[in-house]
Amino acid sequence: MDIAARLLADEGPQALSARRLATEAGSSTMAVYTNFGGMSGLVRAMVYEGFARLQDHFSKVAETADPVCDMVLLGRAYRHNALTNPHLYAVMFGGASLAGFSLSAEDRQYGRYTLGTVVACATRCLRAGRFGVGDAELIAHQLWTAVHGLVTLELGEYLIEPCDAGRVFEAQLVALMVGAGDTLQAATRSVAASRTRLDTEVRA
Amino acid sequence: MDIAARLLADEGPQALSARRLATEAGSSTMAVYTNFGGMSGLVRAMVYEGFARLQDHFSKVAETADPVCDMVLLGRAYRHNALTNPHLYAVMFGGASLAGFSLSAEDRQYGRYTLGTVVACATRCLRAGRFGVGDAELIAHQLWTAVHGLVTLELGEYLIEPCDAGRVFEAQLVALMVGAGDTLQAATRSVAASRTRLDTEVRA
DNA sequence: CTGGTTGCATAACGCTGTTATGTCAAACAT
DNA sequence: ATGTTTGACATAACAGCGTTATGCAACCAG
Repeated sequence: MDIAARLLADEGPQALSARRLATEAGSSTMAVYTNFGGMSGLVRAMVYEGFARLQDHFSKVAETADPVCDMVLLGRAYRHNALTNPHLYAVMFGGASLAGFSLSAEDRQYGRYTLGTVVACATRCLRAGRFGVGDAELIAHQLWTAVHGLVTLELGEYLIEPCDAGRVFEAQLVALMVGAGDTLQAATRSVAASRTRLDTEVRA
Repeated sequence: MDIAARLLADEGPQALSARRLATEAGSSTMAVYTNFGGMSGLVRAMVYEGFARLQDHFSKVAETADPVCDMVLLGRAYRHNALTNPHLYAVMFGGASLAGFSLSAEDRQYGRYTLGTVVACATRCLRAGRFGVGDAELIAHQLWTAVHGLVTLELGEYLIEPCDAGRVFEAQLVALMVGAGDTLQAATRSVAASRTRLDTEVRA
């Protein structure tokens, strides 16, 4: 698993082959089959590892008196996790289809479990009156899809000057909070406040 | 090209192999190299075809007196195009990495060219006073990344009940317009009005 | 000590993209 | 009209991929 993670992180998805893994581990390709039941099983294990790392990032975000600031920080943590493990993120969401392998329905369900943190935060935003009336789970999905899209295009190097990923991301954070019901002033303040928290809380 | 497009659409990315293509075309694999310089060239040609189809969808959206309604319709057209050509869309944005092939920087630039339609519409929304002060190109990028993320997760079957893709999409359209500066009432009206236009203008 | 089970090395099969070689036909020049 | 040259394509091979059948060797139970 460690070797597979290192190969994926250092050299990308195409380096994650049974033969390469066997050579690197000093064994034969059969080890992959006895331990993971094939490459699909190994990739599945990697994906689970990826969601665990995402959950780790989320768990670093504290609950403060400003739930919108917390929510924005969750978004920043999401992007930070993706940029820290770009190849792993690509595998998690099909950005790299390794040998036609695709996740099962329950694997996808497992991934969506990490959304629970976002749903909880959305609930707090609603209760604080910062978001307009709405479904916390629906709002969480809207934020997720939006940030996921930005991160995906950023990793694919589609976002370049003058609309680089960082600029679009900052503007999007404000727009998403306003779209959820917050005022422009309050959202701008919370987004700004979350900027420093990324270093102190998440990156720490 | 026609055979490649049909193979990709009917059987997905893994069916798009040089040998399969040669068998289907009644020739040898060398034809791929003389005509496209390899599989990379063929995939590149497919991607260009994909962006052309996206542009076709965009061109069907008329400019009306309600620019926000037009903008929402562009979003619907974008999603409609992706759902009509799911495998092609996956290849366009790296959702299916065929043999480690990746687009060049200028290929990505070509893809971004289709954003011009969205930028123009954003400019009209700004001039009409429906969007708050802002950069039309930046707004276009925000809308693009958001809709792209939703479509990507929808094609990956990550969006299931009760937050299915359709429901998240409708809510997101309103939120994005509000996030860009429109009022909730006006945005809701324009989103509702665009719903019927999808059938009459885009699907036609 | 013996019998069974488990883990992995070896080798092979079918698949992939790619390429060197050869052949043949079309196009061009004289 | 004829000789030449260029180009496209078929054939076959190479390296790599995931996967699997076979066999050996180590461990564990009785």
